[in-house]
Amino acid sequence: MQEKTTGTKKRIRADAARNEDAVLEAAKTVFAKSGVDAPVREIAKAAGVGVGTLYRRFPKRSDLVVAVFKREVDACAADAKTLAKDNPPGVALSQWLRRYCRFIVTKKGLASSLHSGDPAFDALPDYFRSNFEPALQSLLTAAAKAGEARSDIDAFDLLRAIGNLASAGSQSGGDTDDPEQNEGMQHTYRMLDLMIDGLRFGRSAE
Amino acid sequence: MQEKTTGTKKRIRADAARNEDAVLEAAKTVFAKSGVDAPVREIAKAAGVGVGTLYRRFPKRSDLVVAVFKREVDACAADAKTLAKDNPPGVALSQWLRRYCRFIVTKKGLASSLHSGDPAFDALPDYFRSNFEPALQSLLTAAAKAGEARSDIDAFDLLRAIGNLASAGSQSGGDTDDPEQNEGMQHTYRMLDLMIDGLRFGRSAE
DNA sequence: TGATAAACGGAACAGTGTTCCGTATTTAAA
DNA sequence: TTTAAATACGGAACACTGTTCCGTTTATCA
Repeated sequence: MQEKTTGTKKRIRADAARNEDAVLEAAKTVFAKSGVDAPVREIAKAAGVGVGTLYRRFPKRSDLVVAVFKREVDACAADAKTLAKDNPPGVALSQWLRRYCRFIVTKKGLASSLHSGDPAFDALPDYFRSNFEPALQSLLTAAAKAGEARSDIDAFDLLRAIGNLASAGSQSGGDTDDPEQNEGMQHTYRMLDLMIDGLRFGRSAE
Repeated sequence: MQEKTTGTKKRIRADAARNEDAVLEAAKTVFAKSGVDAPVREIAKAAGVGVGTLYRRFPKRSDLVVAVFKREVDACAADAKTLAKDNPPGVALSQWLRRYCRFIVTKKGLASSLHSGDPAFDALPDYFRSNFEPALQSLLTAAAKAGEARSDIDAFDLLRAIGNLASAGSQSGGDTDDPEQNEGMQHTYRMLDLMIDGLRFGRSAE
C-alpha cells in the first residue's frame, strides 16, 4: 500500500510478487478441493514454490485463508462492474447473482473457519459486506432504473437470502468434483432463478 | 455384557481389564486437561500402557471419547443413589446438582465433539438423558415427598437449565488449572444455589 | 507345572507443521 | 554492461502427530 510512492525502502521484488500470486491461486484451488486444512506441502507444490516461500509470506494458516478469501471477494465484487459494463442492467444483475452464488458455494468450507472463534477472521464479515453490498446495490439500482427489476429490495437482505439458499442447497449433492455438475448446485440455480424472476416481475418501481 | 455367564468363549483377562480401566481413567484426566484432541501417546503414558494396548481396545478416538463419556455419566448417575442413601432428601438433591454441575463443566470440551456430526456420537444424548433424568427425578420426588422441595419441576428441564448455566458460566474464567478454583465456576455455583433455593422455597408440593 | 492363547509395549512408518540456511535471483549502483 | 548487495527461494531437517505390526511377556487352565 505504501511501496509504490512513499520512501519506505524498496519495492517488492518481481519474483516475490509473482510467487505470492501463484500461492494464492493455488490455495484457492486446493482449499476448494481439500478444505482449508489441506497440507501446506500440497498448496506449495500446486503453486510451484517451496514451503519456505509460502511460510515467509503467510506465517500462519489463517493469513493464507484470509488472503484467499479477500482476493475472492475482490474478484467477485469486481465482476459486478465488468458485467454492468458489458450487459443490459437486468442481465448484469442476474448474471452477477449467479456469480455470487458460485462464490458462496466454493466458500462453504471457509464458513466453519469464520465461526471458529479465531480472531484472525474477525474482520472478514465486514470485508464481505462492505464489498458486496455496494456492488449489488449498484446493479439493483441500475436495473430498477431501467425498469428491469423492482426497486424495493435491500441489497444486503438479498445477499443473505441467496447465501442461505446456496449454502443450504449445496449440502446435499453428488460426488462429482465439479460443483457445477452437482445435483445440489443445479437445485440452487433453479431456486436462484425463482428469486431473480421475483426480482424482475414483482411489483416494480413503485 | 455376556462374558460373565454365557458360553461365548473365555472371560476377559485380568490385566486386560485392569488396563482398560487405567486407560479410561487416564483419558478422563487428559481430556479434561488438554481437550479431546490430546495426543494418543500422552494418554497411553498417563495410563502406564503402550499405545498398542490403547489402540487395541479403542481403535478410533471416538471409541475412547464415547467410553469416557459413558463412564462419567454412569459415575455421576450412580452418585445420585449414594447421596440419597447417606443424606436427607433435600441435601442429597442439592449435593447432586452440584455434582452434576461439575460433570457439565468438565465435559465442556466434549460438547463440540458431540455436535460435530460424527455419527459415532449419535447415541450419547440419549444415553445422557436416559441416565440422568431418572436419577434426578427420584431425588426430586424424594425431596418433594419430604417437603424439602417443590414438586412441580420437570427433571429434564432442570438438567437442561443447569447445563446451560454451567457451560455458559464456565466460559469466562481464571487461568487456574483446578476448575474448582475458577472464577467462572464460583459464579456458576452461586447461580446454582439460587436455583436450589428456588427449588426449596418456592411454592411447595401443591 | 507347562502349554497355549491372549495381551502387551514400543519401535517403526507415514504424514503433518515449521524452521533454517546455502543457493539463486533481482535490483541498483558503478 | 558489470558487479555487489539485498532479497527471496527451495527443500532438507526436525519435531510431533496417528497408526500398525510383531517379538516378548503374562494370564489362564488342564
